[in-house]
Amino acid sequence: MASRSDALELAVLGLLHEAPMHGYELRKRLGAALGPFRALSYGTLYPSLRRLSERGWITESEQSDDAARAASRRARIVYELTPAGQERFELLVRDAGPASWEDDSFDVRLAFFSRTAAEVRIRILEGRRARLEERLEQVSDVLARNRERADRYGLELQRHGLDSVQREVRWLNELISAERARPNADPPPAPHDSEA
Amino acid sequence: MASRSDALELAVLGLLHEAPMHGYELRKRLGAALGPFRALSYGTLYPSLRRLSERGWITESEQSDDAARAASRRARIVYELTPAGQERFELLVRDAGPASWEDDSFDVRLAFFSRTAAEVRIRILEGRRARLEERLEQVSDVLARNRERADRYGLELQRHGLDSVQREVRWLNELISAERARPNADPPPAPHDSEA
DNA sequence: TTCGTCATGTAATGGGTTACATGATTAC
DNA sequence: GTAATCATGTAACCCATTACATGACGAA
Repeated sequence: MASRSDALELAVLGLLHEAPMHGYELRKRLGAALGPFRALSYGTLYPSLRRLSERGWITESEQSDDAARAASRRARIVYELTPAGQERFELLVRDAGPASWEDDSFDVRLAFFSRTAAEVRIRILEGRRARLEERLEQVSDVLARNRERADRYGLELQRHGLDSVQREVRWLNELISAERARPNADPPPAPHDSEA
Repeated sequence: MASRSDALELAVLGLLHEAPMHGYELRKRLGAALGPFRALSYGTLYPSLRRLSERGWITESEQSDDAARAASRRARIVYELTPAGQERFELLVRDAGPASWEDDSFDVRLAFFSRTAAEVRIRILEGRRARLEERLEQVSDVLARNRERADRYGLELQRHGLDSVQREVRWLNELISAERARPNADPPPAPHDSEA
């Protein structure tokens, strides 16, 4: 349903799947992965972490043992994936439903493609491509109907929009070809050090 | 502040500046101008029209006179710009503040460039370009720092993002050159038929 | 007669942004 | 000493999406 918050959930779970982390760093990594613009605020991140914790997918533990404290600046809250959280992540990453190729989630899904099964990768890429081609069709319809009405700037705007979508389609084609070229490359879950 | 709703306000005022309209058509025109995807819902549009009406910028009048009713399907509510609303639109369209070149508003501003003064047009285009160049810098920073960590898909994602931004910068360069080439072309307000 | 489009709304829900509040540590 | 960065949160406000509710008209 709420695909924007689903995407955030996946992103957080995915990053914690690599290593335990505290909130501040989580936010930086999120920014680095999805583009530094579109940074989410703490007002979004912390409540979201709280929710994940309530559902039992992550644990919050105050980093207070000596070794850590010696090197650290301040008591930080380290979030760690629980086994249930790992399962949840693997469930999310296995899904290739329509939501996965919408604007809100596609980037995040791609960012975790290394942890995604090969067939799922292809289905998502193809779903995304189909979605964009649908868009292309709609835009040309509108363009055809508005030919007289539109002014110079409106046309320019739509031309550029069309162009961007076409380029994304071509980019997807390349990614899909690359996937097909090596249908193997289905890496193991790569669990982090502390098992259990 | 709320740049997304500011953009909606400008768009509605701008369309009504061309001709009085009812809600349903307003929505279609909005979709046609800004891309058929990103259509806004009635749950957004109607409350927004209500707000504009409360502030005295538009009037709602039930289309119920005979001539209209004969041709029409059902009593529709036609929204019309008030003189205060015209002033408001002209005020908004004169503004070239930082908000005008953010993602949320830039498209809408461009869509009404025909009603925008030539200097304002150039300032907005240049502001937008500067904004994107800032982005470019941030992305390359991140890219430089993540060179080892990133996997194939993350890199691909960022490459494509970078590429899109660079293309938009080039597109803006063309628009700016075109503006400079004919610094005249500052059309009159073009008021609609009924001169209140 | 049934489906698609025209047409107008309301209510609930969710959640994102912004501003606020606090304070430690590091680099200049 | 002071500015920037590290670090964690809360509260209020706004508003967008979604689902719901209703109904007329035109075409197949």
